[in-house]
Amino acid sequence: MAAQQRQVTLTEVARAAGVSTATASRAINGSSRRVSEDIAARVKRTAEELGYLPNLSAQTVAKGASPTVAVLLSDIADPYFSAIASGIMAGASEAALMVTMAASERSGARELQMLRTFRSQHPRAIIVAGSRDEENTHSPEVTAALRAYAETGGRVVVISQGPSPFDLVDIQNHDGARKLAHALLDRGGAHFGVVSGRVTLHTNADRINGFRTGLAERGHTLADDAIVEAEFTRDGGYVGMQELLARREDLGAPLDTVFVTSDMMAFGAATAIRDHGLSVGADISLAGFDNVGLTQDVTPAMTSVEIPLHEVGRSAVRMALGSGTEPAHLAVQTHVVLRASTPQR
Amino acid sequence: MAAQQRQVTLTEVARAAGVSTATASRAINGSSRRVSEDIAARVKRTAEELGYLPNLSAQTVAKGASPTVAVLLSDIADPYFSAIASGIMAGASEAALMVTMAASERSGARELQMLRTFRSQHPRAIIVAGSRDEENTHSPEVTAALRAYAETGGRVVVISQGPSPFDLVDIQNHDGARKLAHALLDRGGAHFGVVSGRVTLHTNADRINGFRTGLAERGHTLADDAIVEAEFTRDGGYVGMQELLARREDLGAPLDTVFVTSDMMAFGAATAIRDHGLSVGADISLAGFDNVGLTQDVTPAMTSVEIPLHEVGRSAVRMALGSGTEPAHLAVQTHVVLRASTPQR
DNA sequence: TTGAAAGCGGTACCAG
DNA sequence: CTGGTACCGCTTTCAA
Repeated sequence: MAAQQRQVTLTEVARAAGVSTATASRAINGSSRRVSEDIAARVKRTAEELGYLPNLSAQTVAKGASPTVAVLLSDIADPYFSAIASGIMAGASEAALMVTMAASERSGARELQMLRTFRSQHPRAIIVAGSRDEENTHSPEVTAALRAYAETGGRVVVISQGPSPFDLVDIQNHDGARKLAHALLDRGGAHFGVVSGRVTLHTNADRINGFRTGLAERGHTLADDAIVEAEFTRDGGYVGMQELLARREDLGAPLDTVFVTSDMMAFGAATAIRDHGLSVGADISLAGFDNVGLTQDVTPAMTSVEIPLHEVGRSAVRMALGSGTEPAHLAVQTHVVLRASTPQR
Repeated sequence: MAAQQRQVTLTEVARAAGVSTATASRAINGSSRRVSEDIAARVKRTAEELGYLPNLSAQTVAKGASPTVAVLLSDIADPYFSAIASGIMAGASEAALMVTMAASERSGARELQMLRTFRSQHPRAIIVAGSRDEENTHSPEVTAALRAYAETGGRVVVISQGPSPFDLVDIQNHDGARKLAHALLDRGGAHFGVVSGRVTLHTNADRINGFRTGLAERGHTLADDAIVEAEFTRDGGYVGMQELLARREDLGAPLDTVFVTSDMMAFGAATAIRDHGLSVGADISLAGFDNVGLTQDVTPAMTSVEIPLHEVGRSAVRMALGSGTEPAHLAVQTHVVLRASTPQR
């Protein structure tokens, strides 16, 4: 094994090029570039030859901030978050920023812990995308940590959180669900049901309310007992749909169209419908939300509401870099994608 | 907006607690903990009161290495990678490490660029998970960069790359495909086809060869013209399957079972089969690889080969922390999961 | 334009 | 066990 070689430092480059470290610094990472062409060239060349690589930590400690954006989300394995993460990484790459990422796994304690670690890093911005799954807008502790960070000059961008004291990328869940209701009515839906993740989550509440609003605008109503709450997971969707079907049968109430508040849940729900001996589409129209990639590959293809998740991520980074003194606010529009799971009836 | 407050520093804590920075450092981030109970407690308390947060960059520059693992993958939006990433983040969290992540988007130039950035960070380890999609094991430049990093004391862990001069988490693609062939033969498959991503990719080559080996072990063969190459994406699967179906029909050759070398492609392939007027399962048995979560939610549920991706990620981190001087090597077993897309025939 | 030198926030060796 | 201090690698006044 090769001897533990040390990294080449700026000082070494400077000496090799016969200039001061100050000049070398200006030549290589030049801010107020005031170095003569030839010297700059020479320094860069020697840096290249020696294989010099700037020490980011040293730069950070000297400058006070790291060329980094920190991302907190609840679960990167969830396609919803991985799509956002993908956009964030793209945006960061465009802005020559690094990305530090951590998953809270839906644990508040962990979330707080990661936030502390993030703060220790002095990133340019902290992007929080995990809150769709959290009970509260933010726990007071989290808000406090975020605020403390903001007060030391950091930028906080929150994705999908309704009103926020921080920069906000606001996904139009309410409006999307509202438009979905209209579309489903247009397709002949008459007896609606909803399977939702916990309604204490803003996202779910917004989607349900939007859906209800959309129905109401056309003179339809959504019975309270036609809304089933379950876990915000694929399995939750399965269980929730079972429950909904059972309830409707017990009441002898008709049911032809079900809105499930997320695609992941909807996939589970579709399976539940089949296991119940019914057909998705023919018997029960089924629509999800998020328009995850596979909505078009399941059978029947699933109607959903598209959120431009990748763009959401990129926008978040751009906001993080914005210079506005006021917290910015960006409304991200959603739109309905009709597919075979909600045929004309 | 609150005035730009500065972060509390160790020096301030030390002064407030009436001790030297040396002692404060030992008390708070104690390495060779040799501080009296009471003083340590006092220091910690004042740190708490002042809201002190260590400056990670300063620690890094002083110590020479950052408590970080850097992850390079090709596309976090791909469930394959996001599952690995999830495991990595879990492993990192367990080891109190941060995670820096970047996506190469399958661009060699970008990959090299991100590697440079990673090296600038002095992370404890670099984990490369993107290579399944790269043409070569590694481009010489990438290997050189990795080697240079390793020579400065860094640890490199490669996921799924066949022989490697670095630590390796070796996913048993060949063996998995081989076992899949056996399973499909047991289900009565007789006329096989394969839709694959580019065979210049190790992963695809291994899977095809494994499949062929499995068939051969039972006296079956796989015709060369029964293998179609396409893009390693969902759409590639669609196109590839179209091509395969067309070819077989042109030749008047029978086809009852198709192995697609990834689930993503298989989802596209399933749609192609349907668009061709055939039924997945009844007419054509279809199997994928990776056992992505949704394999069980599509209809019919898709037979696949499971890779314990989350564990792969965690293992990668553990290897990264390993102290062995020799490059370590971990074989990760895969196993067949039979579902409705490959019924008994 | 270039160089000297004072930090940036911590760590760790060396005395005491 | 504690404090003094050199130093980690780089940036940035301040002079020259």
